[in-house]
Amino acid sequence: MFNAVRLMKLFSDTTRLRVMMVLARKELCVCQIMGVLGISQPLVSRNLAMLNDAGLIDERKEGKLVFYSLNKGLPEAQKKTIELLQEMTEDDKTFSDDLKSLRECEEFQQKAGKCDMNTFKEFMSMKSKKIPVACKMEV
Amino acid sequence: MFNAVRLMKLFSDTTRLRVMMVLARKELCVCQIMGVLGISQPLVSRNLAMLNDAGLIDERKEGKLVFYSLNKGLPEAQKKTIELLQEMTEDDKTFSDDLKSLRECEEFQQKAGKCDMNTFKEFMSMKSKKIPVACKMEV
DNA sequence: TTTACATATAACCATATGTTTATATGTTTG
DNA sequence: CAAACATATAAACATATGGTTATATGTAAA
Repeated sequence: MFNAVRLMKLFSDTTRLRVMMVLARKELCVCQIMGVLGISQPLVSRNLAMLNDAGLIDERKEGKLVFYSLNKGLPEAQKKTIELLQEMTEDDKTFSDDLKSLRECEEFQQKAGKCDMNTFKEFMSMKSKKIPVACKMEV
Repeated sequence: MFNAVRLMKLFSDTTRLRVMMVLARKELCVCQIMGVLGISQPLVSRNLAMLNDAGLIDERKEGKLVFYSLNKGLPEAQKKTIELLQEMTEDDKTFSDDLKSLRECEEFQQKAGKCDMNTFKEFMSMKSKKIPVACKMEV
C-alpha cells in the first residue's frame, strides 16, 4: 500500500492514535500503556504490533517487560505529521486526559516501587473510583 | 469524533486522498475528477461529499457543473498536513500519474472545447487504449 | 414543459476493521 | 523444571467502509 495512505490508516483509529501520542512523550512498556489508557492488554499489544510493523515505534526488551518508544529516525515527513497530530490532539479531552494520566501513572508507579500488571490494574481501579457520582452518570 | 482522528480517517482511503491531492492543485468539477482519476461518477460524488462535510473543500456551482476546490481557510495544522501528504505522495506512482493525467486532461478539454461527461469519458477510453499490450498484462 | 444532462443519493454487497475472550509464547524465579 | 507472570497471537463477532448499480434531484436547452 502507498506509504501515505498506510500512515493515515494507522492514525485513523482513536485507540491507536492514543498509543502513539503517549509514546511520543515517553518510552513505555505494555502494562504502563494499559494503565495510562485504561484499555485491555491484548488491545494494547495488537495496536503496538501494527505500529511496530510500520516501523513507527521501537521495541526494547528488559526481562519480562517490553518497552516501546517512538522511532526517532523516521523520515522528516512522518516526524512532522506526528508533531502536527500532537498539536491537533492537545485540545481534545481524551488525548489531554491521557497525558494527565501518564503523569499520575508515573507517580503511582514510583510510590508502588514496581512495574507490573497488578500495579497498573490497581492504578486503573483507583482512577475509576475517583470519578464523582455526578460525573459517572454521564459515562 | 475527535478532529484529528476524523481527518486521518478521511485521508486513509486511496481514492479519497487522490481526489484531495488533485484538488490541492486545481479547482475541478465532478466530471473532470472522474476523467483524471478514471473512476465512476458516484464514487467521485460520494467522496467529495465526505470531504465537503468535513469542510476540507469548497463547492461552487456553475450551470449544471459543480466545481470543487481545496478550502483555503483551513486551520494551520490541517493545511500543513495536506502539504505533508503532497510530499509523501509525490513519489508514489498512482499519485504522480494522477498529476500527469491532470495536465493531459486539461489539454484534452481545451482541444475538445467543452467540459462535460462525454468529453471526459472519451479521455478515459483514449488513455486506456494508449496502454501498450505488454503493460496491459500487468493490469 | 419535455428532454437531455450533471450531480447526488440510496440500496446493496463484499470486505476490512476494532474489540473481546481464550490461548500461546517466552521469560523469570522458586 | 514448574509456577508465575508479561506479552503476543488466534478465533470469533459485530460494525464500518468502499465500490457498484440503480434511481433521484436539479439545471439547461429545445
